[in-house]
Amino acid sequence: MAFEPSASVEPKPETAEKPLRADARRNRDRLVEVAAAVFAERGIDASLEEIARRAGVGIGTLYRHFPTREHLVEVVYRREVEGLCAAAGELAQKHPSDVALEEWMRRFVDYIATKRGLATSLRILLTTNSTLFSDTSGRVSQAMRQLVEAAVADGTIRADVDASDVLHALSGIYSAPDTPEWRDRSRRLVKLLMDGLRFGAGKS
Amino acid sequence: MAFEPSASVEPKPETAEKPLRADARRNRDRLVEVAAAVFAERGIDASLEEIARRAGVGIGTLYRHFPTREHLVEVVYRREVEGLCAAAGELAQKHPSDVALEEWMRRFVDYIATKRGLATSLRILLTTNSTLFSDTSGRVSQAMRQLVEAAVADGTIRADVDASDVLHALSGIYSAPDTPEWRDRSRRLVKLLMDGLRFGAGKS
DNA sequence: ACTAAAAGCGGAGGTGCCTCCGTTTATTTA
DNA sequence: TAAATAAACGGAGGCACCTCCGCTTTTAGT
Repeated sequence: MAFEPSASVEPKPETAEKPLRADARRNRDRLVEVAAAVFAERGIDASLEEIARRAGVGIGTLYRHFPTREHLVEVVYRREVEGLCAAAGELAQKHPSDVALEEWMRRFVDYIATKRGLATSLRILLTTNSTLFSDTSGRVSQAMRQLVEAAVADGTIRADVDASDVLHALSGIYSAPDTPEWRDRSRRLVKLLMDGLRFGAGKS
Repeated sequence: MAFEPSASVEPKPETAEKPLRADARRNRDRLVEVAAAVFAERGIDASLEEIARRAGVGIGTLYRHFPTREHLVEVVYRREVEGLCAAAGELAQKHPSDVALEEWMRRFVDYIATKRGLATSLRILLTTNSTLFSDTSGRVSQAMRQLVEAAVADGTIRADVDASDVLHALSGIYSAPDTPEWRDRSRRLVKLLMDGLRFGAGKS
C-alpha cells in the first residue's frame, strides 16, 4: 500500500494525456475545429450528428472522444478562450503597449458578442463546472495583467491602475448583452476606458 | 387607440382561463395526474410519450396542452405544492393546533424528500421561472403562518415566534438532501423544533 | 333532433440522441 | 516485410422529441 514500484517506470507523471493513435488525434482535432464552427453558426444546441457529418467521421467517433455534449462544448470553449488569451502575447509584440491593450479589449468584446444567445446553456455549464469557470477566468485575467503591466511599465497608460481595475471597469460588458446597441456601446466603453487610462500617463 | 368598445363585451376580464371543451378538460386533468405519477417514479426526465401513452391520449394531445416539458413540470409542481398547503387547513380542523403544525412539517419533509434527485433540473426551472418560485414559496409560508398563528393563539406553542422563524429553523432541510440519513435527521429536526416550540407555551 | 363550424384528437414521420459491436487501421513485434 | 494485437472507426438500430394535418367529437344555432 505504501510504495508502488511500477510507478517509477513512468518517467513523466505530469499532466500526462496518453498519446492517441495518429488517426484518433486527427479526428479529434478535426471534430473540435468543426464543432467550433457549427456552434458559432447554429448555436450551442446544434446537432452533434451534423458536426460528425461535417467532420467526416461517424457519430460513434464523436461520442468516443466526447461522451457528452458538455464535454465537447467545454473543449471548444477552452480552446477559444485560449486563443483569445494567446493573442495578447502576439499583440504585445506587434504594437505599442497601449494599442495592444486596446485592441485586445476590442477582441474581448467581440468574443463576448459571439456568446450572445448561448447565454442560458453556457451559464448552466459554467455554474455546473466551476473548474472551467475558474480556469478560464484565471486565464483571461492573466492576459489582462500582462498587457496592463506592460503598458504601465513603459508609461503609455497611467500607473495607478492594475489589471483587476480594468477588468472591473469592463464588467458592464456582461450585462444585457442581448440588445442591438450592445456591441457599439461596449466598444465606446472600451474607448472611454482607454482615454481614461492614457490620461495622465507618464506623470510619475 | 384610446377606447376599445368591444372590450366591454367581455364581462369578466379577470384571470380568465377560457373554458375548455369537456373532452379537453378531461384529457388535461388526466395528463397532469399521470404526469405526477410518472415523474415521481421515473424522475423528471421521464419520457413524455410514456406519459401520453399511460394517460391514454396521443402525443399530440400532450403537446397541445403543454407545449414544452417545462410547462408540464410547472403545472405538476404547482399542483403538488397546492395540495401540500391545502392539507394545512384540513389538519388544523382535525387536530389540536400544535399537532397539526407538527404533522404538517412532517409532510413537508416528506415532500422535499420526493424531490431528491430532481434537484438539478428543478433548480434550473425555479431559477429560470422566478414567478413560479415566488408563487410557491409564498403559498408555503402562508400555510405555515396559518398553522403557527393558530397554535400561538390557543397557547399550545410559545408566543414569541412567528411563521418565518419556524420556516427559517427548517431551512437546514434544504441542505444536502441527498444523503441516506437525511430523512431521519430532518424528522429529528422537526421534533426538536416542536419541543422547543412547546416549551414555555402558555406562559404569558 | 339536426347540422355546420369550431375545437380537439392522435399518430405518422422526420430528426436527433446515444449505444453497441463487427470491421478497419495503426502500431508493435518478430 | 509480415503477422499479431490493440486501438479506433462508423453506422445501424432503438428510443425520444416535436410538428403537422386529416379525422373525430363537441358545441351552438335552428
